[in-house]
Amino acid sequence: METDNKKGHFIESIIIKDIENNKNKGKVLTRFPPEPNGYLHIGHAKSICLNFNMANKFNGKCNLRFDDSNPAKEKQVYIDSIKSTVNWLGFEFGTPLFASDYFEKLHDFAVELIKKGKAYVCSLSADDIRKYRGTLKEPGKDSPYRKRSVEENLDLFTRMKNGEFDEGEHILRAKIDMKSPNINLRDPIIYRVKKASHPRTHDKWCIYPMYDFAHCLSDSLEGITHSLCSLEFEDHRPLYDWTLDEIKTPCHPQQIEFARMNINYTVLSKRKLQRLVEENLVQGWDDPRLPTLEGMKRRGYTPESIRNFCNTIGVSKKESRIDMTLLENCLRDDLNEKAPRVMAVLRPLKVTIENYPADRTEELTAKNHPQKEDMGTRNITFSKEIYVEMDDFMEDPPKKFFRLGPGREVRLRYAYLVTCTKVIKDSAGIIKELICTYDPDSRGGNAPDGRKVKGTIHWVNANDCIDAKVRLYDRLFKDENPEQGKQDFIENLNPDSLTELESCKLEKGLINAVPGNVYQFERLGYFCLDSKEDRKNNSVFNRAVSLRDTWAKRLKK
RNA sequence: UGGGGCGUCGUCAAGUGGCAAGACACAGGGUUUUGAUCCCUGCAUUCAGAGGUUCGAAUCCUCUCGCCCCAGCCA
Repeated sequence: METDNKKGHFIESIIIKDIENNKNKGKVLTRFPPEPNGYLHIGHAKSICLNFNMANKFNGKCNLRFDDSNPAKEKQVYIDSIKSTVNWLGFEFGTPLFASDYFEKLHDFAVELIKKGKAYVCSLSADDIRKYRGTLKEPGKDSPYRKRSVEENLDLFTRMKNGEFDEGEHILRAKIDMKSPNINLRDPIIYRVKKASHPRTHDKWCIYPMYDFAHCLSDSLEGITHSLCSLEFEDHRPLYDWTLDEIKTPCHPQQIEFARMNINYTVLSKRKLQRLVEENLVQGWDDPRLPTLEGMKRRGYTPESIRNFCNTIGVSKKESRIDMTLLENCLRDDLNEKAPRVMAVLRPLKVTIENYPADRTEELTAKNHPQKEDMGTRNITFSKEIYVEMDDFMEDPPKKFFRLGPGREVRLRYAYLVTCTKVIKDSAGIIKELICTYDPDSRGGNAPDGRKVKGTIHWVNANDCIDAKVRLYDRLFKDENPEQGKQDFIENLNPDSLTELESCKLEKGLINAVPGNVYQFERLGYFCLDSKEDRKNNSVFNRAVSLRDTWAKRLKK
C-alpha cells in the first residue's frame, strides 16, 4: 500500500497554514519545472511526487512546465521522454506548459523594467562582467553602462531582439545593487543574445531570458501558489521576489526550498550521469543500473514502488544520503504483493531421477502466489531429468545447509522429495550431474510417513524448459559516496555491477512473458523481461532486485 | 565578522516548553513446501558541544564546533 506521510512535512505545514489564512483564496497550484536537457532520474521523482501530492492533497493542480529558456542545451527528445516518464510515474498533468510559450510576455516584462529604470543594457564583455561582479567577499563595481538612458536601453534591447548584435555584445541586466552581499543581486543578467534554434520557437527569437527572470514570471503567469525548488535556489529567492515586486504581475507565488536527496552507491547529477553514458561506462540512459527513471523502469521498478519511496523518505532541508536498501525494499514490498511466482534456474545443474520412468512426464499444480488464492495456480511438468540450482548443492555441506548434498533429502517445490545418491564429475573434477532417487509417495512435496524435510529448492523440467539470458545487477559504485574525495568518481565504479548469465533455464510458461511484467523467480528475486532486447533468439530477463537472503547474510559473517 | 542554509538512533524522519513517533537497517524469537512473505520482541535517560532562562528545554537565549550552497551570458 502507498504510505501517506500522515504527519506531514514542513512544506505541507506551510500550505495548510496558508489555506487556513485563506491566502490565494485557499487554492493550491504547484508545478514541476524540468529543463528539457536530459532524462529524469529518481531525484526528480522526489520533486514530482512532492509537487503533485501537495496539489492532489489540497484539491489543487500541478502543472508540468518545461523550463526551456536555453535553446543551446534543450531538445525535443528530452521533452518527449520527460512527458512519458511523468505519466508513467502515475501523474496527470493535462496539457504540458512551456516557459517558451511566455517569451512574448517575458519580453514585454523586460521592456517594462527598462522603462521603469530598473534594467539596462550592458555592453561589457563576459570577462569584464565577471570582474565587475566582485568576489564572494568583495563588493562589485557599477558597470559603466549602468547609467544609460531609458531611451538608449530601449533602443539597444530592441536591436538585440532584432538580431543586430552578436552573442555577447550586449546583455540586459536588472539594476539592483552591485554591492549586495548576495551575488545574485549584483545586477543579474536577465536576457542574453543566443543565436540558436529553439526546439519549439525555432528561429523566432534570438534573445532568451535567464532562469531568474523567466522562472518567477512563468510561475506568476500560471498563478502558481507555492513554487517548490531545491536548496541551492535559496540565494535566488530575494531576486525572485524583487522581480515580482518590480513588475506588474498577476500574483506573487511563494518560493519554498527543500533538500535534494542523495542515495548511496549511486550518483544523481545530470552531469555525472551524462558522463557515464557518454563514456560508454553504461549502456545508454536507460541502462538498468542507472538511477534514471527510464533505467529503473527497464530494470523492473514499478511506479508505485518509486512513489512509495518518495513518500517514505520525507521532505526537509537537511542534506541526506539515503540507503539504497530503502529503495530496494520499497520495490520488494510492492512486488511481493503483485508479482506472480514462477520457477527458473540461473546456474543449471542437471539432475537425473534414477527411479523415475524415462518415458513419463506428469503435471503438477503450482501456486502463482503462496498467500493469494485469487492469483490462481498453473500446471508445471516433471520428468526424469530436471535442473536445479548449482548453489543448492554442496558436496560437503555444513550442518545448517538445508539443501542438496550427498545422501541428503530435499523437497523439490510442488513436486517430490528427492535424495542425492551420486555425484558425477568430469575429468577435471567439476560437478556435471547429480543422480537422485525420488519418493513416489511424496507427490506434492510431503511424505505420508510425516517425516520432516526442512529444505525446499526450486527446479525446472529439462525436456520442456526454455533457455534465456539473465542479467544480474549490483550497485554501480563500490563506495557508498562515489563523489567523495579527490579522485574521479569514475574510479569508484563497481566492475561487477553487471553479471550476464547464459543458458538459464526457465519454466516453459515464461514463453508468454511480456516486457514490463515482473515475476518472482522463486528463491531468487524479481525479474522482468527486458524491453529492449529482441525476443526472437533468446529471452533476456533483468533482475530488478533479489529476495532478502538471510542465508547469504549469515554466510558472510 | 561576505551572504545564505543545515546539524534528533547506522540511514531517513516526527517533534514547535511538559517528560524522544514512525520507517529502513540491525539483533533475537515464532509461523512457513520460497533460508521469501507474515507475526512478535529488543534497539536514542538523550537531540553537534558548552553555558544560561525555566518547576520543567531537542524545543527559548548566548557562545563554540561541524557540514552544504553561491563569484555561468546554465537551470
